[in-house]
Amino acid sequence: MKPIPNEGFPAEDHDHRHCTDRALERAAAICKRRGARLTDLRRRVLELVWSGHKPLGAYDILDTLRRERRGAAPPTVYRALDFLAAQGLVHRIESLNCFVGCSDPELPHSGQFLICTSCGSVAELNDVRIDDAIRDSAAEAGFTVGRRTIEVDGLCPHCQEQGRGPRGRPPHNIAGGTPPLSPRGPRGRPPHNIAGGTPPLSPRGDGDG
Amino acid sequence: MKPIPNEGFPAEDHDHRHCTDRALERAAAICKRRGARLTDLRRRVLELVWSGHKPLGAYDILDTLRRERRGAAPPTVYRALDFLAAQGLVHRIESLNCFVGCSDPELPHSGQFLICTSCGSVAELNDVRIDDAIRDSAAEAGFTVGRRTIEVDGLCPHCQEQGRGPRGRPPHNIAGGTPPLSPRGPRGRPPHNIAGGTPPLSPRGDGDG
DNA sequence: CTTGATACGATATAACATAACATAATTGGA
DNA sequence: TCCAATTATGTTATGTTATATCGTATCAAG
Ligand SMILES: [Zn+2]
Ligand SMILES: [Zn+2]
Ligand SMILES: [Zn+2]
Ligand SMILES: [Zn+2]
Repeated sequence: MKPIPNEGFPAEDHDHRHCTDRALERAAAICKRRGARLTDLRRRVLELVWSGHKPLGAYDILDTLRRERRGAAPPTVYRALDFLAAQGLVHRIESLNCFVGCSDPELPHSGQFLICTSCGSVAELNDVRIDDAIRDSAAEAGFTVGRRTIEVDGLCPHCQEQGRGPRGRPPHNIAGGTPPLSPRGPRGRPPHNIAGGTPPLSPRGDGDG
Repeated sequence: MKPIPNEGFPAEDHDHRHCTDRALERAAAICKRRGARLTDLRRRVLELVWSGHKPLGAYDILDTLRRERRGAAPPTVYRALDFLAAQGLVHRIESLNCFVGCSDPELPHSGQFLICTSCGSVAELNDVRIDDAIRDSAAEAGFTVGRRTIEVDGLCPHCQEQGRGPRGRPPHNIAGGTPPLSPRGPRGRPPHNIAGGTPPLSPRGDGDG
């Protein structure tokens, strides 16, 4: 029972109140230190974002908020999320149009996310090796790197154990053509080539799906 | 004057008709080989997506299409884009809600994109080192990788030369807190730590902004 | 020419996000 | 304490992106 899943997926039976409580405490400390105003509304929105490890849409938050405050409207939520994101307390998941709590808000960073397509839970990585690979590759194209959007779909450990497959499509599932990454291919393949020449809808990589 | 910018940003004065022509030829060949029907509509949408190296929104495409066909409507465009993406001929850029032509449609792959925040142009990387880093990092969390969304904001070589800064915000620019990647930090930093403890809105990395 | 499958037309609505301006709460100083 | 500036929130309206549904047309095969 890991209380604070800073990296990786939390155990299914973990005590999630610890996650929420700690997130709120850290947020309060961070805002106080910076002179930023963590108002009741913003605090409540952060708490809702932290109601699980699955990302929440702005309108999901709004639905709850409407039951608690008269006059809650889309700007209410978006402004709060704006503040929280500016403080590094939440991240937006672009591929889902959703928001998750940041697992390490003390450090400024773009997020790197693992998104389980079976249970919907999300883990944050922030692995410097990924940033390094991106920076190096971008540098070869003469590109100076700013914000990174790194969102990886797949299966979390729990869902793999239970042999669960993907449940429901991601939004705007325009695109069938992406093969999964194989566990480890032989080094020295030509750059750019990821898998064989199989047609897009086949789930086959070069050894594992 | 590189005719086919398979990787990196094309020269500003390149003959873009070559890009478009080649994309359409390859698309025709691919679809023919697969028995997929590249209809006039789909071909035209692909051509519009390839009207530049900047991503195009579905409703941008629709605007043009409406002038050419009676009865064009959102589903017209989305269905065509759906088909093109399933065939690997276009990619969706999640962080922009836009679409770009794929620079290498013969190979199934998730895209990796460099997005210039100054001129708006996009280059596709597909660097196996990035996929490797992601797979390795994900494996440590017990995660099996499927589709990757890799979108990197920054400045392309042309805009760096001209000292242009970012022009306009990306959509839903919720988030101020992402520091740029420095050109190369010392190896051996603790995992997860990307930059110092500076507050989110500061543009400072550890050596370069 | 029929049949089954695929593609497209047409209408409606869902889902996500922001603009603009009014009012309220907070803060810091007179 | 009171005022003025600033920041936060309320309120209404609208913009933008994406999908559902159902009918019609086109196509390929037998
Ligand atoms: Zn938890
Ligand atoms: Zn984070
Ligand atoms: Zn071109
Ligand atoms: Zn591509």
